Amino acid sequence: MRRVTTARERADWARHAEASISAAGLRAGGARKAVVDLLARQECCLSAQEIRDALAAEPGPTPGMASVYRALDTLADLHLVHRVDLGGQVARFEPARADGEHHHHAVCRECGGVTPIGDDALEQALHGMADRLSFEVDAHDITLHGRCAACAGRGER
Amino acid sequence: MRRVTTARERADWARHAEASISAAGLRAGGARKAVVDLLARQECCLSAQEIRDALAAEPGPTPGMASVYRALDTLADLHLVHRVDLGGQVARFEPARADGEHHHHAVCRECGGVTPIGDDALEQALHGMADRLSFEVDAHDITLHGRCAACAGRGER
DNA sequence: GTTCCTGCAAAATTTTTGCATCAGT
DNA sequence: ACTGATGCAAAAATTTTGCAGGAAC
Repeated sequence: MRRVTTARERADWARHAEASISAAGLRAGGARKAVVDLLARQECCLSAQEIRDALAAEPGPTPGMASVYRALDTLADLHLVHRVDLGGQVARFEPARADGEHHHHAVCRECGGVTPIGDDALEQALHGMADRLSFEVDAHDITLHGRCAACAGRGER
Repeated sequence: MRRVTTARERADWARHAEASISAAGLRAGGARKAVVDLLARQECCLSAQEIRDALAAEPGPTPGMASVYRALDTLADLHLVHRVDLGGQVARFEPARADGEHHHHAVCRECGGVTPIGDDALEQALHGMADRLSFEVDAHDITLHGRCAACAGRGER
């Protein structure tokens, strides 16, 4: 499958995020910076808890959950992160690229793993549909549910 | 736009649901029956709270939230209802047609309203993509975010 | 020196579970 | 009667908010 994000693009996002935060007149505190840094290294989405846990595993002070949520909230307001609801009761967050390039998600019903999915034909069909609606579309999310290749391989059926 | 569900199809679903429940060796209690009856009358998805409120407004005893959740859980296990996460922190539920015919959702960022969306070209693109993946897809969800016609009309920009 | 950011704790929300009781088959 | 269904209350899990202290500009 097409590669969804390159290391270069992730580094660009981190710079863009810091610049946007600063341009919005916001300051560079430790917790929010840690969240931006961590997200910049991700290939796909993380839950607030996963973010907090990952930061706890790193050297340096561990931010509180509230700060993680506040950072994500600020970033979402600036359209720097995209909130993704994959079912279940945890929200997940991932970097939103400035050029609008994005991917969608496939969730395994057995292992719960999330695989990023990108497909141009699908995006085209989606835009075609958006044009035919009286609804003004700013964003869309697609979630696939099923079994990932690893789980399907582990057991027939 | 294409009509998403007819009255006839909803009545069929109610009958199918009762039959499936019975076939699974489950009994016909009042709370679950009330939930099935209510869902059968819906054009689109409802949250657990909305279901409970709607049942409270009807004559007869009002089931507890726990029973509503348990009913929805059972119905989801039997693939009679589909759980839909539209963002925010409430899950929504809607009848799942036996023939797999389904629709998706557009959520207005201003009024929070949900509009059902159906599009055959999109479904085809989705199936085409599913065939190209190593992921075994059983179901998919698509959510559009933006402004509904009513909110777009109320204020320019 | 402001004003924003952070952390902790408390609150609010949504969903799940335990348990005694009631009801369907 | 047996076993599942229900209701209430308590528990869990996730996210939000209040407030005091600390940090960035």
